[in-house]
Amino acid sequence: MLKYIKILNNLRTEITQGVLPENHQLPFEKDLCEKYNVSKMTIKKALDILVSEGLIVKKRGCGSFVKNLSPEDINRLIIANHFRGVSALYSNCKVTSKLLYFEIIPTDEITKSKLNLVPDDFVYKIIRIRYVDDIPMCIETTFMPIEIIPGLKREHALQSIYSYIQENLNLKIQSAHRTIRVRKSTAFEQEHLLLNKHDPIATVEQVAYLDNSSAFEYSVSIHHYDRFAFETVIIR
Amino acid sequence: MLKYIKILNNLRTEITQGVLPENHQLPFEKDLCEKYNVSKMTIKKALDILVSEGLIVKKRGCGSFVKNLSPEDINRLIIANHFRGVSALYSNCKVTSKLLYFEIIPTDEITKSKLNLVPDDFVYKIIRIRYVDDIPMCIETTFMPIEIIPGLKREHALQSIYSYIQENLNLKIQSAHRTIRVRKSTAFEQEHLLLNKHDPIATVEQVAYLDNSSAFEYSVSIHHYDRFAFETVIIR
DNA sequence: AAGTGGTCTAGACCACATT
DNA sequence: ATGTGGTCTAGACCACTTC
Repeated sequence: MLKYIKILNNLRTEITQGVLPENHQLPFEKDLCEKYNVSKMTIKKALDILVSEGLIVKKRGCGSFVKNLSPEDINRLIIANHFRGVSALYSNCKVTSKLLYFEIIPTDEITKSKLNLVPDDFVYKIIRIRYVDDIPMCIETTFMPIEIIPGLKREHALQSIYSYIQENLNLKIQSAHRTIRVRKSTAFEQEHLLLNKHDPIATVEQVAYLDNSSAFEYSVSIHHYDRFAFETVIIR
Repeated sequence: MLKYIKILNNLRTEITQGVLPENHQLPFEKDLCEKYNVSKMTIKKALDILVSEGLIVKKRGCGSFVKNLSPEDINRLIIANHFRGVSALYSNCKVTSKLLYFEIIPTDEITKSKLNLVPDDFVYKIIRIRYVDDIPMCIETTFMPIEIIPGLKREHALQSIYSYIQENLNLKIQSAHRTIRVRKSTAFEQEHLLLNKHDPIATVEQVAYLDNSSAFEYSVSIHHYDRFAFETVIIR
């Protein structure tokens, strides 16, 4: 276990469990160095991650302080700071999928540009409705190049595609770019997400990357408006 | 100018201007150390920021690579990586405001908990419609504690409150927590944002912090659905 | 085996805030 | 004047990838 990860986890636990209460000043970096018997840069790295997670603020000349946040705020922040598929995100709940479509097709213009493909490249096109505890959460349309993700079958789409990528193919997911938008629902969406006519939806367009910089997924998720909230922390 | 900022800006310019084209491998950190005559940690800091901005990927044992992104993608990422008020975000456009409400009121329950106030604390309540090039973009309802932001006047609300905070009060804005949601529009919102009946809206709830860890702003923005998109990069 | 980026150190010096 | 966190260094050692 890396030192800065261990220190980070320790401090995060102290914050979430209230050992370091709201507005409480953290020990000075110098003192944390002594406590953990590490150098200043290692402490700084751990604290900087807590800053990026939105849990603390640092102020030169004064010290570091825990932000005033409710337990719910803290919980939402910790979820927001992790990139996971639906299955992992709701790991405490029953996640199921209805597979509406699973085909291998030639890439179209949009997918080609999002995934940096050439004409005649083939992609999986998968449409799934994702349920959490039997409640429909979203309709996911996913495109993946068959060259990067070989051997994908219907059974994986019914479970977790991300598990297949990470555990069977042993690939590493690095990052994702997301764009969130809003619009009116279509009749198709109303039917599958149990929406009323005129209800709105949120769309999340995502391009996800492996650690070798190749884009392996372009997806669009249509979310039920009442079951969607997106959290983020922005640092200046 | 800090060394890592200078190197960061240099490399970002090379990426956006295509000097380092798509899929191109960046020089090795060792070589960048020589080129800029700095130590390894300084180069690493600059590159790590580019990773967090979503522009490059690093792979141990191989090197660092520019992501395959269109110029539009890159532009959106750079905007997404900055926290700014509406005025600064659309600095190339004409930003105006219609002031619907400007009062000092006792804090209510929600505002009190978001801003960590005590009962009987007073806050500004400001409701504005923000126009970009005369098109209504959003309705902003803003609460700020009078103790932290003294002397705010109607004239500031008609211009940029963030400018007043930074330039007149000389306070430093550190971060913001945002929650994005979706719902149907109300008659009030339809009127002011030029929406049709049944049109949806996006809400952005924000708590913003100064660098001394105090929450100075709680705001809710109601965005026209067609003129709203939110970009983000998520790193594993 | 060689080379990459990742972690960690011990210490110098700086910018900022409080006293 | 003192003490905080921020930057930067030169170098050691490690984990991973490629050859």
